[in-house]
Formats: sequence, structure tokens, C-alpha cells
Amino acid sequence: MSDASLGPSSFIVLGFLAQHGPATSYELKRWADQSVGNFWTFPRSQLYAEPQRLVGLGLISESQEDDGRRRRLYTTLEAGRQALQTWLKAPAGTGELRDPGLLKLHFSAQGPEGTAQALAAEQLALHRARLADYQAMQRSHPESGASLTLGMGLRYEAVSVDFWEEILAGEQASSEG
Amino acid sequence: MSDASLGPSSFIVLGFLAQHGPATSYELKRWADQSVGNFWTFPRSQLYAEPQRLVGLGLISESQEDDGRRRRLYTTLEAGRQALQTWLKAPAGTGELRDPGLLKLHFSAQGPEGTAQALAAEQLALHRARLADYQAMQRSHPESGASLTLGMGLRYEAVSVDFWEEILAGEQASSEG
DNA sequence: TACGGCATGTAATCGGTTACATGATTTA
DNA sequence: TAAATCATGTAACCGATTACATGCCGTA
Repeated sequence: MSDASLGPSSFIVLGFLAQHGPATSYELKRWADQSVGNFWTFPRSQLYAEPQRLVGLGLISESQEDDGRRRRLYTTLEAGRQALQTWLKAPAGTGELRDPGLLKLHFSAQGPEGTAQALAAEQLALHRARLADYQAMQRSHPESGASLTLGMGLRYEAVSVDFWEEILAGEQASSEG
Repeated sequence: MSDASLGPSSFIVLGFLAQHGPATSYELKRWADQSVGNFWTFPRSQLYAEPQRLVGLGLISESQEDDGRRRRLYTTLEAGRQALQTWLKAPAGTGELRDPGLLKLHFSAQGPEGTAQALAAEQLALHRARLADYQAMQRSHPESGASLTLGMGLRYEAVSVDFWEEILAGEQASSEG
């Protein structure tokens, strides 16, 4: 079927349910924050809405506690596992940086002199901090299980630091800025 | 005023109008595709809707042709230039990679053996192609005017190629470069 | 004057975000 | 048992995407 009504957040839910077993929205959010959250964020409410949709599509099942918090526990169904497999096999296509900092940089010539440099200073601090975080993560669990995507995060932050340093220094090509 | 109802697409419009002068939605889209489009995409219709909002906010003005295509020409107002300046001065915050390829990679362990490698092969081709594009752009206009953001694009694609090569080879330990 | 491509717009829908609102556990 | 924190959910709104629809213009 390869249902077209499934988006990235659908597969985040399906993926975690397949990986960790039945879970509540709260647990899904916790897992997301600690893993994919480093390169793909969304508000908490998304993980309350999205599972509902998947239940409606028959991909996962829901069971609500009768007592206590009456929270909903979601479980993958066979159709859900199927959908995940299909998605994993399909080409991913390309992403985009979508970085507000780059957007500002592009228009920085519209501002007063030094606009790009001020921006660069801010961005440098942010990227250096994240780089340090990632390096710490890499050190803390250097084993096989470490998230595969960490390698990309490290590279990305490293070149970001390099890039913004260059902007800060004000040396691009030749003359005017 | 620093109106909170302005988003990135608002400033794309304001930025281009400030940079190039009065323009139609069509021209805005052309400029966007050739510059910021490399790291920030959106559908064409956005550049018909967004200027309307800005007119409503009193940041730009609109004038429609009486004959011919009766197209709308947008012009920045002083308030619009103000808003752009305020935005340029403000911190940009952080972006995120938001790459579907990384998302799939994260869940690739849920698929059959070789899932990550197949993904890596696809991503490698895409990133190599883009890298070549950017290198060509850099060569074609090496002068001052070349987009500042191109430098980031080049770095990003280069490390992406490096990263996916590593995944393809199946070696996770990313120490050393 | 017919045709193909360029250009221009609107409408419906929806995923995602913000804001609102409350209940359950734990601990002091 | 009161306070603090953890946890859970809903509703309204809005930016963004998809799909629909049409009109002008150059040119053959």
C-alpha cells in the first residue's frame, strides 16, 4: 500500500514502537529527545496527536488504563511494522539545512556594517557548544551502540565552526563586502 | 514594534524587496530559487500568500496593473525596512539538519541487514551531485558577489559525502578523520 | 490565429505549533 | 497534607503544501 498519508513523524512513532515495544506518548517524546531530537525536533503535543492518527489508519493499537493516570499505551500492529519496512526500503531524498543563521547571513548586506560579524559571533558560540556536547557524547559511550547519526552531527558542527570563523574574520574572496 | 507575527518567509520577502526593489511574486520566487533556495525551500504559492500578509501588516505596499496581466507589484515601506533591520540585529538561534536520510539511518537497525548501506548509496549519489553543483557555482562566479552562504553549502556537502562513505563501508568508529 | 510555454492567482486541506488546562505521584 | 514536579491531554490557530484554474505573450 505504501500509504502516502504518512510523514516523518509517523515513522518516528512507528520506529520507536518497533524498537522499544509498547509505549506512551511521554516515553516516545523522551526517546526522541535523546536521539533524533538532535537533528529533528518537534513539540511534545505532536507525539500525542500523531499516534491517534496512526490508530485511525490501523497501523498501531491503543489501550487505555482504567485506573490511575488512564494513560494510553500504543503498540505496533503488523501493518505498522510493514509500513516501517516499506519506508526504510524507499529512497529518502534530500534534506536541506534550513538554518535561520544562513538566512540572515544572506541578507546581512542589507544591514549596517558589521551585521554579518555580529551574527557570526553568535553562531560560533552556539555551534561550539553543540560540538562540545557531541564530543562528550562520543566519549561517554564509545561503544558500537552509539548513535550512527552522531558522526554526522560531529562533522556538521565542526564545519559550522569553521565556516562562521571565516565569516567573523571577514575574509571571503576579494574586495567589497 | 518587532512584531512577533513575522516568520522566516516574511523576511525572505522583505529582504529581497529591500535588495532588488519592487517586484512581483514571480520574481521573488526566481530570486529565492537561485540563492536561499539552496538551503531553504518552499512552494511557489508561499510567495503569493506571504506578501499579502505583509501588506495587511502595513510593511509593504501593493499596486496592481490595470491592464495586461494585472499582476501585483510589491514595494517595501519604511516599516518594512525597519522590521528587516530589527530582524538582522536579533540573534538567529539554532537550526537543525532535519534530514530524512538521517532519520532513516537512525531506524535502519529495524530493517533487514544492508538497509543502512542501501541508504548510504543513495545519499552518497545525491550529496556528490550537489557538491559538484556548488563547486561549479564557485568556479563560475568567483567574484565578490558570490553568495556568502555557498561556503557553508560546500562544507556541508563535503562532510556529508565523507559521512555516508563511512556508513557505506560499515565502520562506525569515527575517530580520526 | 493557434499553440506552447510562461506567468499568476485562489481554494482546500493539513501538519505542526502555541496555548490552555488538569491530574497523578512523590517527597518533605 | 501541602507543595513541587512529573505527566497527560485538548483546542485553536496558522503557516505551509497540494491541487485547482486561468490568462497573457511570443512565435510560427
